Amino acid sequence: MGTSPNKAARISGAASIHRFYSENAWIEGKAEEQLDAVAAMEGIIAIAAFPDLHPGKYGPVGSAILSDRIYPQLIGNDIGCGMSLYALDLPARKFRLDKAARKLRLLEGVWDGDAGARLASDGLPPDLHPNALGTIGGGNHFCELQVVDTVLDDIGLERGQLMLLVHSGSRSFGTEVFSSVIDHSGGFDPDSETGQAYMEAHRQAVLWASLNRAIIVERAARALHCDFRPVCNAPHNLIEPGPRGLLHRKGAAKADMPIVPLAGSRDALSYLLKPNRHKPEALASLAHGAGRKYDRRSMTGRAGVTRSDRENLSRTSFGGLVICEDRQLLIEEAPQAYKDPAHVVGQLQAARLAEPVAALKPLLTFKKATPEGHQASARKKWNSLGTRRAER
DNA sequence: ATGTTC
Repeated sequence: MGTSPNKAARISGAASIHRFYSENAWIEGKAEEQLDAVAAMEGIIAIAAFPDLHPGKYGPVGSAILSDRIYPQLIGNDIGCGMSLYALDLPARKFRLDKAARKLRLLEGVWDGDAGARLASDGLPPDLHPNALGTIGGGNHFCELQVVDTVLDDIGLERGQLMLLVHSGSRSFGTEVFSSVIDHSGGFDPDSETGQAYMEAHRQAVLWASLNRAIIVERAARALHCDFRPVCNAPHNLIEPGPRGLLHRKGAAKADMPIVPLAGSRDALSYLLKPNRHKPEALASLAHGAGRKYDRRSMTGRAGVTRSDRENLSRTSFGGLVICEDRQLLIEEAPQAYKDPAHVVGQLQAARLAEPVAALKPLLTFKKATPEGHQASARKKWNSLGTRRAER
């Protein structure tokens, strides 16, 4: 790994923090405190903070942290989590929202493919959490059907093109890796046995998470009877060893690629960004989404209080649908819990970090399905059939 | 975040 080129900053106490947001950004004081706390940790060289910044369990989400020590807690359990975007070979006029919603429900179950073979072909042990492979998970994870709404630059996409954005990670495997590191509070020397063991498990988790997203799109495309092509794959929760040190991205998208997705909330546009490569202080990273405005707990009472509120959370102002048949999750992930992604993009533009090249409108967000939900939708369908019969 | 949590 070598020593840091900025040892003076390290010895003098706190690493430099570059904030890529203005006073107009919604940034909680607790997130700022977490930035300062991380800057004071041993071996931290530099920090970049993005406008989707919000407090996390161990550190600020929405930041890139360059360090000469390994800090597993800055990454947490979902090692390798990220966003993969695909263009679907599905004509928009052939697309039926209600039918697609029914078909995508199969993502809830386990994948029936040959997990062992796919793991092996990616150089991973075939018995590495095979049953979790190809599943979305919970929390802020989702699989969203989108339509290209605006094109600002030629990136091979046209208005009306259907897309699939997959946000998922390393599921139970990443959790196992993180929970197996004991006493990580002081970080690890990259040359130590513990540090090297963690980095090897971490490397596998990053590959696992990327494969997981690839299998999720395969499952979705098969259900929708269409082909697909990858547009970008941007992890935002990982450590990347490099010439300047160990770059920890905690909810900051890897941005040294042509196009980086910035996810909106269920009821807001997502954006495709073209990163500005001439900003080394951004640590080759960008905001990864809108960023939370309110934490999960405080969403109770703030959204989905009445039954009709909750029903409204399953529909979007764009005429889209949200499949989230877990009441608590529906409330925690309500659009109101998130900042405005357009504002986050505006902050990145103002900081000259990136330019938007396309905006994507959500059509169908799949998060969680239950057998009860299936019965409910079947009942609804039956009822509507009855209504139609009655009308005749 | 997590086949969680009794």
